[in-house]
Amino acid sequence: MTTVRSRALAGRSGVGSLYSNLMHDDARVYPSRIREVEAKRTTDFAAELNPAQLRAATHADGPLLIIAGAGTGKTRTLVYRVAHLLERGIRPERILLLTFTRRSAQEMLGRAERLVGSMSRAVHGGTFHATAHRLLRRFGQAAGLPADFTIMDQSDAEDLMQLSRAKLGFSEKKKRFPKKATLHQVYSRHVNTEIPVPAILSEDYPQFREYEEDFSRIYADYTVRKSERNLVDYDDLLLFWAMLVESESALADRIASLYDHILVDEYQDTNQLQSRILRGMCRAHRNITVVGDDAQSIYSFRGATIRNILDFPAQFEGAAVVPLEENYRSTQPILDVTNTVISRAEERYTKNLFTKRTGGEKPWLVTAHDEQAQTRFVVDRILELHEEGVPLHEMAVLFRAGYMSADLEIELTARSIPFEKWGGIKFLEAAHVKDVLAFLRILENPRDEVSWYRLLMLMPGIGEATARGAIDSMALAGWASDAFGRYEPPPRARAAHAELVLLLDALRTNPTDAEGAVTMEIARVRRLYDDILRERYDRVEPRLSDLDQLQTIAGGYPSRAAFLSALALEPPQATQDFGFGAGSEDDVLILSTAHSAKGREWDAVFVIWAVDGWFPSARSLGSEEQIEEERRLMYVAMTRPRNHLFVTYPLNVYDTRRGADYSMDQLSRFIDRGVREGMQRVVVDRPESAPPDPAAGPLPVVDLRAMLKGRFGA
DNA sequence: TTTTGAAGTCTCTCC
DNA sequence: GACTTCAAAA
Repeated sequence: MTTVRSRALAGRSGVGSLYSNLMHDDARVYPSRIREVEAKRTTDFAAELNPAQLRAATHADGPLLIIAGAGTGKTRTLVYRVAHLLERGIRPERILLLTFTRRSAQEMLGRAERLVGSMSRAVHGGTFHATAHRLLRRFGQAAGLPADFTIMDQSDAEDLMQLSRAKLGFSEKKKRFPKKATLHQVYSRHVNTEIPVPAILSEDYPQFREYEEDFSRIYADYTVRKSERNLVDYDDLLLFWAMLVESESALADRIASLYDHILVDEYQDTNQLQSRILRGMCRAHRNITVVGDDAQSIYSFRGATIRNILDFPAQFEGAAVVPLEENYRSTQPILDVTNTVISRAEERYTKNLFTKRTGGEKPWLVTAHDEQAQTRFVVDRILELHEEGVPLHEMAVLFRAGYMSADLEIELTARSIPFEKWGGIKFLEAAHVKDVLAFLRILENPRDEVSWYRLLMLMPGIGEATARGAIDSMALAGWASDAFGRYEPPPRARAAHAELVLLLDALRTNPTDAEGAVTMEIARVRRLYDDILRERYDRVEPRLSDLDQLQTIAGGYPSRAAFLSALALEPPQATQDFGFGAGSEDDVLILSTAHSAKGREWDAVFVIWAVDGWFPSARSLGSEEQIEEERRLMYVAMTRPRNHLFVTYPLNVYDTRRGADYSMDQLSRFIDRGVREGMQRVVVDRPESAPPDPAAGPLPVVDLRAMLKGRFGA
């Protein structure tokens, strides 16, 4: 959900863009520069695309399915298709480009701009959720949604679910009653896949089948709570959108008629609900283009189903299907290996990826003695490649889960190699950030029970019972703005109560639309909160600097509401910047989860922790389907590099799951014999001078680890 | 009723 | 190894 211009304004944090699109929804004012664009050469599509890409890009009206293998120029084709539509005279604001992440929307619209000029800025682009948000802000009221709803992120939703769980009495001793995260997961799965809750329980949570009725009761309560408190969760965004466009109403027609062409990227990762939305949006025309690769479907955990891509021709009769099979990214040796990896999977649209990029080195399979050896190998090799002229930002280290890069991060920090981390634990999930935001949220939405609860519990002398009493009293008073002030706390909470009342009053009287108002509000909150933070945590410096950063980010938003919505939908993507290289550094190494790496490419890629139980993750080993998804994820990771691929795995892992001892680990099952045949092997041993000098070595390293934990942990 | 300490749970991927 | 939940002490 962004335009190129807003991206530039937002800077590297990647937030700040949502607002600009909210504000420039349809009445866009065209600058005079547009005319200069008209004069620009028209694009020579035939010269710049291969025949299949050309067919897809210049496809006229009607449904189109592009099956795009890894590295086959999928983005390029989509960008050219947008360009083609614009050159045909379609108005840019009548094109909707739905992408999977905010990052890919930014990239595509940026590239489209280079092709056809600034006109493409007016194309509406963004994730399903961000687009839903924009539409609901505009049309939601007509559908009975309050105008000022607050978006809950996942952990907010879980917390609210917990309130329902507690209220219905399930927090008592009942053994093995599902926890809030599980409750929410099942709920979300139900909404996104439309599979009935009992079926989900039987299939994936047989141990909780006996609680079937309790699930329903909690969900009913949760739903009521949301509407009473003006809250909307991620799933609601999609659900309401679907309901809006599926209804037989003038409003539905109006929304569906906003766009003449809809393009959807990463279609293999959409779910049933999203498919319904698309059908609704296309009720007046059938100009839908979807791009996907069934071999790269890696989001079934959030309800995605490859049925959407497989059934597309049936759902949209007469759909043209264009496969893209020429890989432009990787060298032949890399392609050989990745083709073997994916050949073990059953896929429905079989593609034969080929490349003209013959030559190049075979991918490396690196056996490291242990984690440290693996880290050292990766860092050394990165430095070598850098010496050879590969910029840092052309290299990436990929792993299954965010925490697996901890050792590497320490080493990179110690060696002053700047890096940026994608995915994994997010800034916003840190407890202290959520604490501060809770203040802003109750100002924005006084009924936000979850935030009230969080905030009250922070105060000395206020515990669960007192917090509940205060909230009940406010509910009784109809959530009037002075309800908290009139609440009479028990004696030991009086001081805290008085202080809070003072703070909230001060904040309420602040103008909320002035320049930098949100930053000011946070500063004011911190006059109270920083002391609490110092009390609660040992290491406060990294946490305080997180709050500094939050203040800075807030400066980019004109209102509290815009700030909070954007944080839910487009959280700051990278948690990095340990003091050096922050801000101005462009040439940074990328550390990323395999999921977050999808759709990207680098010159050199390291896939670390290729250990069975890590990648594939141990959690997936129970079902064949999940292992298949892990295989596709490995395929995604290994198809990212253009020229250099390293797959590394440590032999000895200090694995606490198996009883705090060193254990021998095995290479990932996906790197089987056939795959290994296409690779060259290297073994990295423990260094000769094993233990570092105790006087110089260990101390700072230990310190750094603590610092990282303080930084990322809650 | 709140706070603190200890036992217990489960490890992810993302909008 | 970190977070949640439970039980006992203040």
